Amino acid sequence: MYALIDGNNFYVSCERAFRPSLRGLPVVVLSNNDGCAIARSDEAKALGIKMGQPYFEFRHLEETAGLVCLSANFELYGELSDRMMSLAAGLGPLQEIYSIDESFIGDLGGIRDLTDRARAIRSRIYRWTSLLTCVGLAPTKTLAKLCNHVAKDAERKPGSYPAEFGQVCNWAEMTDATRQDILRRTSAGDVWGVGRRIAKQLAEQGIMTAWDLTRIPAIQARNEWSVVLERTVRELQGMSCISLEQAPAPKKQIACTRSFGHSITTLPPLIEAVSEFATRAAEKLRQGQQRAGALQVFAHTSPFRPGPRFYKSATIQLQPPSSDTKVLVGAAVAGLRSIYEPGYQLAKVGVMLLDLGSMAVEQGQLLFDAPCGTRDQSPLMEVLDRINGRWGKATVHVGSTGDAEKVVSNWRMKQERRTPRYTTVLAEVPIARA
DNA sequence: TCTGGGGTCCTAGGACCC
DNA sequence: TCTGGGGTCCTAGGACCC
Repeated sequence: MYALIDGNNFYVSCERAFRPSLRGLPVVVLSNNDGCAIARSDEAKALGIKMGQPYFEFRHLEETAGLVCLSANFELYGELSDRMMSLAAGLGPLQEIYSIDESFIGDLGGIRDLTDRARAIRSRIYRWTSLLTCVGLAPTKTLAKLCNHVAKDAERKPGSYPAEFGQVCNWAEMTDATRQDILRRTSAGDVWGVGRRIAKQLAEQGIMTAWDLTRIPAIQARNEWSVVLERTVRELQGMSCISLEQAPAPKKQIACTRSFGHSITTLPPLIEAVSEFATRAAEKLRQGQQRAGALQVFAHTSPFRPGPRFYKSATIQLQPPSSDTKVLVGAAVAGLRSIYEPGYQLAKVGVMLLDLGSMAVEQGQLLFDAPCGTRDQSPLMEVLDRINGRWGKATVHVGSTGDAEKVVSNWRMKQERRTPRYTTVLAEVPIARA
């Protein structure tokens, strides 16, 4: 048996935990640059605001409907998530943290009064964090997700599902007739693993509900769609195909990307952005004790606006693999210079680290294989991580251009935006090396 | 005027090899 | 000029998730 414990309208709930006056009001949390909605309270959903909808399309509701729009505060959400996860872990022996607001609990087979326990955990989470959650219990992860969906809708959309399944929904306690009823009430597109495209293709063949989906032979699901859909079908039929992942798998890639508030046409601000992203990606890399074998940098124009399109990327091999901020920033800037062309209204740039390998293995190899002088300067990076961990992001950072004047002007631009306690240029990056 | 960010997995097709 | 079959590896793109 699996449980899926999931926070309701998570980011909004986090904001409300610290500002109880927001309860009962329509609230939306906005993405970076206040671009679009990434979380909505039930009241905001009732106003018709869609997930991912651009802010400018519903901003008028602030005046006409008392809508409250907040800029995202991911640090706050991360901390509340940690607390919620450690409380959720009390439900059973194994936990997989699936996303910032969801965790699967596994190996629940031997636990008596599971539904009652789930209710108790729910109320404990609420008492200690002010976060509302719903729990789905079932023999497969896909069914646990489905039961979680039922638990949410039964409560907030009266009539959608039987009210008894509100908040906590346990598949094991249902009769076959009830299970069939639940599956028939659930549209195929609401099943975990079925997105918009596949849902449309299924509908063209008359497969509209989760129940219809369970009726497809698994082989047909594989032949006409993919092994992914086959797995989903089997899981809906009660056969567990997706196992619990307790230890997070080592990352395969790390990305840092951002849209600009206003489009950019010149090189210097792009260099600054890309340097910042490479720096942050490098920090994530070192946190996971990894090195990157390649770095990709991209820049593109907005897909929503007319005008000439630009969508280019460059991949730079890192030989030897590295987790050194100076090396990664150098590679990112060199890559950016190689693709940059003036005359485009660029909306977004990003840095991705690829071919990640574990530090331990790499170091083992390096000890024997690497010529002298090719090892990371990890002591320097360690100091940098510690200082920034203690005093805040980018207290000390790497200068990103070879031109000292530009370093100074970048520094001045930063000064205007915020006041760092110390800013130290650790090194100028020799671009040629990257 | 204004449209998120960060991931994973699968598949098809091309290049290359024997 | 004509011409096989099978395998691997890599990459780009599509689809999905939150």
